[in-house]
Amino acid sequence: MTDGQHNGNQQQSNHHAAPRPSPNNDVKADTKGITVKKNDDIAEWYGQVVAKAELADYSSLRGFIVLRPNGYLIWERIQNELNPKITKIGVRNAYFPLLIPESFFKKEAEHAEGFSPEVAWIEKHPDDPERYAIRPTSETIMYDSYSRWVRSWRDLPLRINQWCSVVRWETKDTKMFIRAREFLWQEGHCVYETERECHKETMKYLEFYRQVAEELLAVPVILGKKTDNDKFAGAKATYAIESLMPDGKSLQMGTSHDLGQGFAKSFGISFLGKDGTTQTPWQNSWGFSTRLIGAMVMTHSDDKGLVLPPRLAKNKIAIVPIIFDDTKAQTIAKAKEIQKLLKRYDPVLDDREGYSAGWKYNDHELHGVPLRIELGPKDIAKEQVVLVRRDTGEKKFVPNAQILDEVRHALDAMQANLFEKAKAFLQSSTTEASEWNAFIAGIDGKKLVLAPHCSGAECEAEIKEVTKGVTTRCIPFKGDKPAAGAVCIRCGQKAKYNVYFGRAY
RNA sequence: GGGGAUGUGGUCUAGCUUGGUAUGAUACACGAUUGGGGUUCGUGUGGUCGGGGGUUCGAAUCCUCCCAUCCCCGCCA
Repeated sequence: MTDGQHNGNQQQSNHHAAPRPSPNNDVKADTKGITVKKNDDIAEWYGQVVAKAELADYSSLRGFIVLRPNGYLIWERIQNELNPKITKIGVRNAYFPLLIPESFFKKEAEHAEGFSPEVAWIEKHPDDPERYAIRPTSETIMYDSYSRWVRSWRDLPLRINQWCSVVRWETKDTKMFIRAREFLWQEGHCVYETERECHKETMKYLEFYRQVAEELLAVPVILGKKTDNDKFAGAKATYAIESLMPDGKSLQMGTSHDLGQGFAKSFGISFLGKDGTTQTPWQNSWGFSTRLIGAMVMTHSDDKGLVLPPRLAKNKIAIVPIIFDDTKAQTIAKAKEIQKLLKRYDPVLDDREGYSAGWKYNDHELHGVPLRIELGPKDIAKEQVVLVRRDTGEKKFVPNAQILDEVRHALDAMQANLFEKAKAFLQSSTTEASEWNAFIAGIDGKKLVLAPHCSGAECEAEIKEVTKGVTTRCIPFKGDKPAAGAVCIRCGQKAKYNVYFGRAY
């Protein structure tokens, strides 16, 4: 922040300059509000929402972002949602080294190849035997330890998760929360005695992800399996939750990998079974990142700024007293009383001086506070407050006696409404196609298109090439079977499964 | 990696063609005013014009080298 002279201001200016339409657009260029509409320029809009809600900021370090307290708080709430779910089934949190010796990478060939373009290496110190990488993911460093920890069937299942950050250097196009060179995530890594148990839990973690996305973030997702092209480097199969952003691009929000026995073999993890024989265990790994926050912001927010699902908001209510000189003391006193009444919702009492009420409304809207309570002399006289919902803007006059009930109801309704609205969008933006023209029409209509595919990797790559970026997103769990006689939309060969296609972040 | 552009207070920006040490807005600080949807006014803080070199009496402006960043293509969860 202090050294913003060079890098900092350029990051910012470029951010604003990117979609610059004309030199003198007469928008209120640097007032605090959002100066573009979500529908007009979603990239610029998104950046402003994130920046002005003070969730995150660009740093002077290229490709790296800063999670500000407001944004980090959301991450903590996500942690608090997932941790109880996973600990309940036996996962324990731990922490492994940031650096990974080069030799570890090479142990699993596919894994090494898949990650090599984006690994950041530490310059080799003369005293060190080899170079070290900053982890892009921790399979290798963790499984090296696992190989020493797992001896007997009694040591299984081994379930460990870590909350940390990873670095992937390939990403040049930084978008706050969505893509950066370093991001916070969790990665769970489990080892099992049987393939069946391993697969079952792989799916269990994916289900946890769905719950976090839908129940906490109010972002509806599609569950599916990645195609072989797209699966995690070194995995047997990758399962994912995918959401659809308002601009029609899909976003991978979490993955759970069934690793099979590949890593176990590469890292020498084995155990003595009940029968006394040496056996190779089965593994999975699963992760989601702060990208979840980006998906949430993009899904719900509007032209006035951030919209937070109530469950995610710390301060669920902003109380704005309408102050006049002659009634000031009385109004503030009443506002404090209401603040106390609602303290379980952690309301903020906005008694800042020098700002008009309207200014404060905008400020809280920008920051995504779910509910606003306006309280002025007129309300006090009528023994009521004005309750305003952030998502709908609906104003309601609520008698004092009903405040608690109405607030509770409004918060629940808002959480549900955000999810339903997003779900309706997802459904209306999803379509099916059985042949190429319909497929292209769907894609051009910014939809997620479910279409039969041959499963060929070259064919898949060709589609990406021809359409300039349309990729397979996932094979859905429901509706993955093509109709009898269905053929691949691209090559015309017999279709193996139905797969979602779309553009992606 | 290939191509195109840009760099002026914290942020955005005028000035560059035709050289004379910088414009406006916003933000920030203080004071007043105002207060039911971004109140108004005043005062003030803040700039080695990305960096080095050159031309010139004089460079934000002209020349040159360097640096940084962004956009398009490529690559990428």
